[in-house]
Amino acid sequence: MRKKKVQTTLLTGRAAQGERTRQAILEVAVHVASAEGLEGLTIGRLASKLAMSKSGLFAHFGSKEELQLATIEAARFIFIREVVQPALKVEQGLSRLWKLCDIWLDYVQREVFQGGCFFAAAAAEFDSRPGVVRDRIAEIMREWLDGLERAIRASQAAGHLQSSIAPAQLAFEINALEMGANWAFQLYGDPQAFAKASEAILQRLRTLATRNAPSLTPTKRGKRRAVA
Amino acid sequence: MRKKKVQTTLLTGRAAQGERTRQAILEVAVHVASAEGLEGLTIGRLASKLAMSKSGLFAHFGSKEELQLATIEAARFIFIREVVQPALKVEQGLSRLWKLCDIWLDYVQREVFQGGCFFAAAAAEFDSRPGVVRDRIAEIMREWLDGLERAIRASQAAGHLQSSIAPAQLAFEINALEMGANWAFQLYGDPQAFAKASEAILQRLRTLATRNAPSLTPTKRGKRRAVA
DNA sequence: GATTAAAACGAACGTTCGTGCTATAAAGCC
DNA sequence: GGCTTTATAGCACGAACGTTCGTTTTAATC
Repeated sequence: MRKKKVQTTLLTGRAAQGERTRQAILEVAVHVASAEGLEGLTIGRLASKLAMSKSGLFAHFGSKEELQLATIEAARFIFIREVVQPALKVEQGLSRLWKLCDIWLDYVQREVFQGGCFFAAAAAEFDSRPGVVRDRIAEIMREWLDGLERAIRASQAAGHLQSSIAPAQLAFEINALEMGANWAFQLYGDPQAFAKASEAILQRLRTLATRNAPSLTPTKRGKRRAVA
Repeated sequence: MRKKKVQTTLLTGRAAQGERTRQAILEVAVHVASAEGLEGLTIGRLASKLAMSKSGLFAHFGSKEELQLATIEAARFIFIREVVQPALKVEQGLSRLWKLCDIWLDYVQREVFQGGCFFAAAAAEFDSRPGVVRDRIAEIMREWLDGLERAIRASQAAGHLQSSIAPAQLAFEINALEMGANWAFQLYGDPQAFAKASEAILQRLRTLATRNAPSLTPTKRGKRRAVA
């Protein structure tokens, strides 16, 4: 309840203590949630992991649902920083589309989140649990799919990709292959999953590419991970 | 604890009451678990849904973990009946491989389980939670992937599919596209997800097919579902 | 119909969950 | 330095969790 006021001291511009604590909480929350789920993210365990009291932590959010929503926003922020923004540095067209795919795989492999893709986990957890949390997750995943579609359309406009393929169809396929890699890596710890997804996506893009498309180069992938 | 005795009366051959109740419990459990997760499957709610006492239900399993394992086995049984066995009726080779894919999509669309593919949900939930439950889920999913690989190899042996494609690679791709359809359907209630996955898989199979491969025909898909 | 084993119940245990309420400590401002 | 706001802690709550136990009901066998 009760709206949060802006948490900065106007004169100094420094973030107030409360805001810093809040950020520290969310940084931990994001990792816990990606591994144990947004519901498994309990206030008590989160508090003890941060060496603070349940009620002290709770006061920052007012309800568990608000904590979940804040955690989702924090995860979205990280995702944009780690995946979307780097891809925007590449020139528009097929290169950028491929960069989006490649860096997404890297984002899972690098374990930006402890439990793999935060949103894949959250979507699976909440997909049959109506409410604002589910809605927000769906919205963010739609942002991502729309971004893929936009990159595909741009590639077609640039004459790199055949126009015969429907952008929504290709976006679906790319997303599915990526999530498949995430799934295989999480369940089996198989690092080859990334190579398989990479190969499949590249194969598909090359089939659809035109003569004047830029060449696409896969990243070397080799990092191991123990089967948990 | 303590091994379950065989639950049939020797003379009559009828199943004892206990076994029938157990089956009734698992039938409900399987649907609850696919929608709300194996952890969200609580003994109290399950009992009240079956109009019986917590302790009465609990006695059939001895622990929550045993209940989860039993639920997984029940789901596996249903999956085999609904997906694997029907596909085995089709002649070996590419037709059977495609049948496996097609009927899997149908299995999700028909909502054999309330929350979509039981094992996709279970894998996502337990992928970072070590233990026997996780191990069993991984085992069953490996069974499925191995089955796909076997069908692919058989298609190659029958001369329907090019040998240039690695079976594990193609199995990965098919599985990813299927799980992508499940994901999109669960999160957005989008029935087009099945058509997209179907198109993608067919496109891939046709590209890899040889001249003497049988022709593949997709199933009409149209069933609607409300966005939750 | 009596005997006996299986199955289900009801109540309670100890935990943990999310969420309040109240008091205290710290920080920011005049 | 005193005052006000903000941040955190402490404590308690009701509910739900998995689990145990002793009793009662139900059903199969003689």
